[in-house]
This record gives sequence, C-alpha cells and structure tokens, in this order.
Amino acid sequence: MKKKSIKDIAQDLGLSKTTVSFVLNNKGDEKNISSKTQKRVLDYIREVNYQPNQIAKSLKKGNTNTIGYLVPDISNPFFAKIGRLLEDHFWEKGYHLLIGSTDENKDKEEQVLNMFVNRQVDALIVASCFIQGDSIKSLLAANFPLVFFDREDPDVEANYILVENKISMKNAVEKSIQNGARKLGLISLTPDVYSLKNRIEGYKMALINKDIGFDQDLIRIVDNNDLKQGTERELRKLIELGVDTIVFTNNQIAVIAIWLMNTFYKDKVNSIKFVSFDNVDQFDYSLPKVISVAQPIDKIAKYSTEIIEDILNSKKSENKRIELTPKLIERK
Amino acid sequence: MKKKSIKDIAQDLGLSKTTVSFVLNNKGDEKNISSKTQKRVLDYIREVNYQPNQIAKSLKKGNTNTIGYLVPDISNPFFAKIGRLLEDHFWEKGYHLLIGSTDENKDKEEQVLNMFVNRQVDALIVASCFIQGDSIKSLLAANFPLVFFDREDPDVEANYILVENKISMKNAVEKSIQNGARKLGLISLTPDVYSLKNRIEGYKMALINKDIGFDQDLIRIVDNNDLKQGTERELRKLIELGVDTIVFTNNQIAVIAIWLMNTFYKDKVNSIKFVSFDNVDQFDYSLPKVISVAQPIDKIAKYSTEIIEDILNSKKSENKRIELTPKLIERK
DNA sequence: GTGAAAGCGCTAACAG
DNA sequence: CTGTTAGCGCTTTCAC
Repeated sequence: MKKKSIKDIAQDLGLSKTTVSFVLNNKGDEKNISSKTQKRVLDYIREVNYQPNQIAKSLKKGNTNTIGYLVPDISNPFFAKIGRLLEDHFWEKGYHLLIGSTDENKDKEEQVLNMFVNRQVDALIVASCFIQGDSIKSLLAANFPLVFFDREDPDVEANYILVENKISMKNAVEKSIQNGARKLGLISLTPDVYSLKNRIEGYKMALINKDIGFDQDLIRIVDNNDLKQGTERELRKLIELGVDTIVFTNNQIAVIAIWLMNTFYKDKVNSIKFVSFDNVDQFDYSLPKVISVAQPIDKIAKYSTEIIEDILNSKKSENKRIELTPKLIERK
Repeated sequence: MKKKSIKDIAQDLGLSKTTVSFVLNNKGDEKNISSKTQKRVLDYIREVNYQPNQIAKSLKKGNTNTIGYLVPDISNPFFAKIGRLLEDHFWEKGYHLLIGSTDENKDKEEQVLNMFVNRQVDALIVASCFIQGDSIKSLLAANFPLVFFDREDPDVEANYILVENKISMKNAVEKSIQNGARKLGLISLTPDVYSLKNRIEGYKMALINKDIGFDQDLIRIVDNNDLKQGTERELRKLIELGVDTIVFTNNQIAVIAIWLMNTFYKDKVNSIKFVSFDNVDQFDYSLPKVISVAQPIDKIAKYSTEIIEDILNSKKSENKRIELTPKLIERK
C-alpha cells in the first residue's frame, strides 16, 4: 500500500485538495467546512494512517521546524546534556534537532553550517570554534536566528549565552590556594577561543592576587588533534616540575588526566589536587580531588531556547548577551 | 540580498534552469554543456554564494539524506558515542542525523517515529523500547530501511545489531565469583527489553553454574521513572541483605550506584565489588572496583552504517542479525 | 461550503 | 548544446 497524499485522500473522498488541507490544518471551522465533511476526512485519514509530507510542507511554507545544533563533539557530556535539554524544550514546540560535530575544525564547521543552511534549518545553536568564519558572517549579516553558547568572540555582535569564565576560574583557583596549593600548573586546549583565554586569565589573576605569581612554564597547551598524548606529555612535565595542583580549562582534558593519574601516577593521586572548569559526575568520587566550576547546563539550554523562540515568533532581534554564574563545587 | 534560486541564476546568466541544474549536479560533461557555459555558471554561483535548497531537492527526489537516530537518551554516553560515530560515518556519504530521545516511553517513541516518517528520513537506527509498536510494525511491513541495536524482540523479524548478552553476563559474574564473590545481588531497570532479560538470565546461569544458587530476593528492579531514588532504595536493601557483590544490567544504574556508594557507604567501597554490563571510562578509577562488559561501540556503529548503506544502495534486504562479542574488563 | 489553480525550488524526460 | 515543461506534496488566494 503506497503512501497516500492529500490528493489521494481528496480523490477517495470526492473532495478537493483544498478542503482536505483545511481540515487537516484545523481550519475547518474557520473556513466553514461542514462538520460532516470534516468528520469524514478525519475518520478517513485515521483509517489509512495518513502522514503529511513534512518536506512538501516545508518547501511551501519556507520553514522546516528544524534547529541545527553545532558543537565540537556531541559525545562530550557537556554538549550531549545540553543537546538533550534542547531536544526536550523544542519537542514541545514542534521543533527537532539536526546535529553536527566539528572537532574544533574550521573547515568542518564551515561545511556543517552550509549543510544546515541548505537544509533550511529555522535556527542555529552553536558552540563554534571560529565565529569569524565566512558562513557565520553571512548568517549574521542576514539576521539569521542564531545563538552562540560556550564560546564568544567580542568582535562579533550576536546572541551569546556564556558563563563568567574569568571570575569563576579565579575563584576556583583562589579556593585551592586557600586549601594549601602553592605551586599550580595549568593544562589547556589551544586557547583560540575566548572562553579558554578568559579561564587562563582567571588562573593568572588568582595567582597574582594571592602573591604566588605565575610562571609561564607552568602553563601547558595541548593541541586538539593530539589530546591523549598531548595531555600525557604535559601532565608528566608538570609533575616533574613538582606542582601540587593542576588546573584544567575544560572537562575533556581533566577527565583524561584523571585517568592518567590513576594509571601511571597512582602514588600521587592524593598529594596532587585538581581544579577544573566544567563539571562531570565522576569528579564526585574520583581522585585526585577536584574543585570544579559547574556550568548551569539547564539554564544554558533554557535561555538558548527562549532567545530562539523569541526571534522565531516575533522577528525582534536586538542581540542578547547573557552571562550566567557557574557553581563552585569543592570536594572534601 | 535575497537568496538566489536556480531560476535567478538562470535568468541572470541568460540560461535555462535545466542547464544550470545540470552544471550544478556535475552532469555538465555528460549532457554536453560547453565548458564555457559551465565555467560561467560555476563562477557565478561562487560569486553569489549560491546554496541549493535541499528541501526542494528532497521533495523532487523523494529522499532527504537524513537518518533518524532514535534512542532512549542521547545524553547517555553509550548512545552519545555511538551517535557520534554514526554521524562521522554518514557524514562521508552525505547523510546527516536527526535525533530523538524517548526516555523509554512508548508514546514518545511512537511520536518520534511519526515525526521521522513525516520528515521522510531515508533510514532509521533505533534502540527501541517497544519493537512491537504500531509505527515500527508498519515501517517493517513497508520494508523501510531500519536497523535495531541494543534491543531485540525475537518475535519480530528485522535487522539487529546485538551483543551476546547472556553469555557475557555469565562470564562476568563467574569471573567475580572466581575472585571471591559469594553473595551477589543484582539491580536492573525493568526488563521489558530482551537484552535486559538475557543479562539477568546470564547472572542466574553463573550462580547456578558455580553452585551458589540464586535468590529471587537479591534481584532488584528499578523503574525508569524513578531511577535515582529507586537505585538508592534497592542499593540500600542489598547492602542490608549483606551482599558482597552487586551486578548491574546497564551503565546508567551502575554509575548512580557508584555515586551513592561514595556518598553514603564510603566505608564499603572496598569490601563490595561491582559487576556491570556496559563500560564507562570512570570505571577505570572509581570504587567499588567493577568488572565490566564493554560493548564494542565502534563495531555497533560500523555495522549499522553498513547495513543501512547496503539497503539504500541496492534495495536488497534479507534481514541480518549480527551478534557481537563484548570485551570483559577486569580491574585490579 | 467547496474547488481551481498557482507556486515553493528543484530535477529530468523530451524536444529541438 | 540548450530550453520547455511537468510534477514532487503541500498551502492559500480567489472564485463560484
């Protein structure tokens, strides 16, 4: 049994496509379709299990009820959880999520964005590695519904959902100093994103503030394409240099480092402390102990949804920049 | 500057839509379009940054290059990681992932499936909670490209990517008995899915096999809607009953239990051992020690992709049932 | 109350 | 070598 279209329904029932379409879109009353006809249509579509072709509808109406969700890696718990919350929020409103991971690769990001545009997504929620990219520029120029989160480029006017990177990192590091830290190293992904830059700034501020002073040699950078080995190398380096605390600018590296510590430096898991931006469940019961900065995932999702919906509903579009306060989590 | 369509391009260049379309689809040579014309078109589309409307194309061609990925929860690392691998595999082939989470809810599952069908996805990859559902039945009846993973219903003929649930659980439990376990409890989600049933079977088999015998009272079930509290309650119960080992049928509950142990039963994290189906990174360095059954995530993704591609390319469709062998991971 | 017809942007058979 | 045209399934204006 082939799939029925509106045309088929109309023919089978001896009606016109128009009438059927009106009924299907709950415009029966408004258009004065007799309730008898309406019932006939409704009963029939149930009987044959009619499924409207969303593609045709999209082509006609010019919207797809689809939101593109662009992130470095959908399997990173931070992005996965936000994705799930977005999915839930948008589900209510009839929007669905198309996903794309970029691995922080600018070319891939361009391609994914193009793909989203070609597919006529209605809006984009983006943790971009390259906000200055061509695609993004033209989207912004065209006033396309778009919100960035987790990443910022101060040179680019847009909607941003961010957290207070600098101050929270500063607080976290100061807390660890209060707890006794004296020689603090840092490991970060290449900070070509402002969030990471600011987190590193926060670390420096804390050290200066607490009269420890920072040593450029204790700031170690790991390349994105070399995560595992890079982290291993830099971790070893810091341990050799005799740090008592290691600060991480995001969960990814911290998680790898915890694994490394438990695998290769078992003797040091109690003497070395960690500080990490982002929070993951396992910090609660793993060693080394970690002071973490938990981003308010639910709020990030909530505000993203709200901004997008506002734009979609009313076309108003002064850009918003929302900066959320993360939660400092200390573990005994 | 409004978005250009093929029609605009054709007009601007004084050509017909056909010619432009042919060039755009690399059929220029095949259709004997002069290389001069081809170059004109190519140059022009670059200049105006033409983006083809994928929706229109989809409507015409009847395929959307979209794959629906239906899982209980996209933020569960198991499903997130597989999702990421699928995304990568399909990216190469020009397919993209539309996601839907069901929370193991039958109604939600039906709705998501309908959504996927309305949107004309070309294929589905599904970890379903209810393979006997109406939507799935009619998809299967219509020979829709579809592969199930992680879940099975032996009464339903279809493509399945599974793992050896029973035997691997048996092996894992026997291993823990070899290591000294004598009183083993089990906590599971409601086993209305065959995989879970089989995992529980494997647990029973091991106990019988090793002359321990199983006690129905040590098998505790947690409802999906009550994960946290349910797990807490059942964990407490088992501890009261004096088990030395707790077996979990999936990662979700095991992860919660690890957290609970470290929070409320710190004194017991060394005396009690865990066995868990699924593997997550944190098992490597958390207490209690866990013997885990690691599903071959990469193979699950690979075979899913292959089956789908085979169907999409050649329309052949004898159903496949692939049963993969998980890896037993023991931790000292 | 209901229907005819145009058109969303694209493809592809067919015509020249 | 290039253009005309029909049509994918749907919405919606206008007409009866």
